Amino acid sequence: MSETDFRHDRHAVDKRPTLAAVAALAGVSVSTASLAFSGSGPVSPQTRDRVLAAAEELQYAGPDPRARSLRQGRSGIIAVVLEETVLQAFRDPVKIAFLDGIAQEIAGSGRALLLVPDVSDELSGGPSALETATMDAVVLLGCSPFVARSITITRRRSIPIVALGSTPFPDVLAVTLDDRPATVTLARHLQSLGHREVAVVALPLESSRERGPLTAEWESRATISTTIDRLAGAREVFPELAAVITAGSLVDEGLLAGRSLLSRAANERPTAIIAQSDLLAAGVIRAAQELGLQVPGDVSVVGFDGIRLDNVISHDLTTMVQPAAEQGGTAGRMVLEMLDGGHPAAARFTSAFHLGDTTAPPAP
Amino acid sequence: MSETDFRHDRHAVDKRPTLAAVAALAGVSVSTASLAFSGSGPVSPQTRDRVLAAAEELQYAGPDPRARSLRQGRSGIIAVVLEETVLQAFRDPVKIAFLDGIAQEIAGSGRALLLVPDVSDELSGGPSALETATMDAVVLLGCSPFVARSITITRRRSIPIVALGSTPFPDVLAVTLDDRPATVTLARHLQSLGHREVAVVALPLESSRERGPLTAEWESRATISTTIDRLAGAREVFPELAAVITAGSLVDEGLLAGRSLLSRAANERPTAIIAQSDLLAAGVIRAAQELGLQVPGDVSVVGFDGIRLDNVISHDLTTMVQPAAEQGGTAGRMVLEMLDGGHPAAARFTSAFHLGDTTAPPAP
DNA sequence: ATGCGGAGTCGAATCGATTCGATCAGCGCA
DNA sequence: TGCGCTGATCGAATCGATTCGACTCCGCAT
Repeated sequence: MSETDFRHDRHAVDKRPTLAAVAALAGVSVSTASLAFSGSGPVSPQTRDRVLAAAEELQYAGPDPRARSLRQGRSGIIAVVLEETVLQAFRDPVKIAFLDGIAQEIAGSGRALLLVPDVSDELSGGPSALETATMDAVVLLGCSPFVARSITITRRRSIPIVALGSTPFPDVLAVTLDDRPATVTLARHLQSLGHREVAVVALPLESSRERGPLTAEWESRATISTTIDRLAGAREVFPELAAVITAGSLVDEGLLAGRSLLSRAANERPTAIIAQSDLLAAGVIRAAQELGLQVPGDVSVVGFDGIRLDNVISHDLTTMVQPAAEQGGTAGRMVLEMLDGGHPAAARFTSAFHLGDTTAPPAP
Repeated sequence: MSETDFRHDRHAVDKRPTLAAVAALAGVSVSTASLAFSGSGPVSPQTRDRVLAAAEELQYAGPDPRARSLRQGRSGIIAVVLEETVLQAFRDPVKIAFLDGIAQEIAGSGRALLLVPDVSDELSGGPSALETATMDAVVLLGCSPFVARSITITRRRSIPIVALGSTPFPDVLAVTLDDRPATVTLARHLQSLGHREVAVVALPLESSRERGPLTAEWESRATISTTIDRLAGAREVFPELAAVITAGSLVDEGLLAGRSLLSRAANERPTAIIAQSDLLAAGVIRAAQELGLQVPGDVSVVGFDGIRLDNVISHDLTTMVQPAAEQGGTAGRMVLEMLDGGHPAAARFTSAFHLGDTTAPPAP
């Protein structure tokens, strides 16, 4: 290919064909070509065929999404804001179920999900993707108030927001769970079995995700509503209970917390443990096994979430089952409805008590 | 708020402020206002302050990403194409690690990941999000040639593509693994222990994801390179081996396949099983336990991937460890480099043999 | 004094479509 | 014959920014 050819090609290759080029080749106006592609508006069959043939000849890839979204004012992109790294988020089966619920609901609407981390990008100084990326709506996936600034921006952009698994601000539309009453149910169950010395293995209190025994001072700084609500539910039944805060909903975190609670003399040890998630509960059960304690003989354990733990422990965990995928689906539907101009009401889901084999009366 | 106020607000709220409005209020031209926001180009401090103050007063949310991306020709969005539903994809720890690797690598570059399912949307008739969504680059996450049509379109759009964990087309830049030689290593290991009757529990052969015993006819239709390569590696050492195809890399699939292979009389049963993923291996070990067989006493099992299975089985699985997060990171880096105009070379990773406690000489 | 160059600012073109309103031909019907 | 209507097509405005080139000062070196 000669130098001249190359320069000539710059016009044909380096610059991709536009709708205008296609229209010119087909001998129609740009507007007609547009109609031929979008299907909205009357176009004669032969004209449409000519346009499509011209497009094929020029290797036209279809209307540029950027131009289309500018004109139409929407992009078909729904952002999902994660409060942590992708790896952390997707270790949590509940979050995956949430995400899957959203994905199922919006599938077929031609929309796609944009994964936006919040914390890391804010720390990096530059504007977060949440502020600069194209998006039609936002779903906050278990987000802490860390995103406050981004929320403000998003609001200004008049982008619909739905919070899932958290209530970052009172005036953000949220899909919530009956965390507190559900935990009351679990606590009552333990109480009715005769337990009096009960401890909680809790989810993180705040975005910093530090571990350690809960203190009143620390609790006053708590920001994560799920943790707070579930704690309050347990206190309704056992006002004096002790709690250990973990760094996240992970088996290993439950293991650490379980060790710290159970590696004491029998008379100083709780007879039952309320873990705020099933993964934490699995870790606690592991800790009990390590220490030679029987579950539920020596210590009863309850969890929260109702995820399938067949692969993790051999017990059938007593827990509250939350409809995670449905909550995700509801969030997805809310977003779609808001994009259609609707004003959906907040949704509150109820979890169901599941009696497994990890609870029994305390050892005499 | 009176009716009149509401109508008045329509002008202020319903139509969001634009850069032009901000510029007008600040008493500067639109171009200067743009420079004040983007920081590129010389703007006097007082002018910039005036612009930012005007923006604050109008509650301006910053430049519209749609307009910006149209003009600049890039959007900061990197698409990740999944070959299945989100739930399915994120059940596979390797895929999560891939995704996390990508996410880590692009974090801080101000870019975000767009999750695009391929199959489901193609089936739904309409154009897939892969064809219509705004994106600067595409990463195929273990995708089958199902995406052929979309790839073609993407090519026309001159969008960089990187394939991760698969080689959909010979001329697509790929991050690959030494699947075949790695499986040879595993097979040799079994051979050196004295095994002769070896079977494979394989990943899906094609997008349809059907299960069943492998037949020559079926194999001729196979499209998933990972499965094919690992199978070929096993055959190098055990040319005659039997294989069972599963519907995906899941513990339950391994369980089904394991049952079908192990629930035979001792002399018709393989003495060792090569599972093409660790999750499948875990399922096979479960099946062995169900049937009262000792691992590795009665049957040896090897896996592939090197994911942490502490929570799933109590064995230390003999397997090939692949650097999943690093592969993801490499794919991410390749994408960034291509967006910078570079032409990165394909990358091939090597997996490392890990000797666990699931292999032993066959029972005499 | 004159010319040069850079900082600061602005106007206008541009990105690539969608969409509104206008035009025009053909056709049925009074 | 003439009127209005519908279907097909087109021209031009529009979406909201970025960016190129030009223009104006002003200071400084010659």
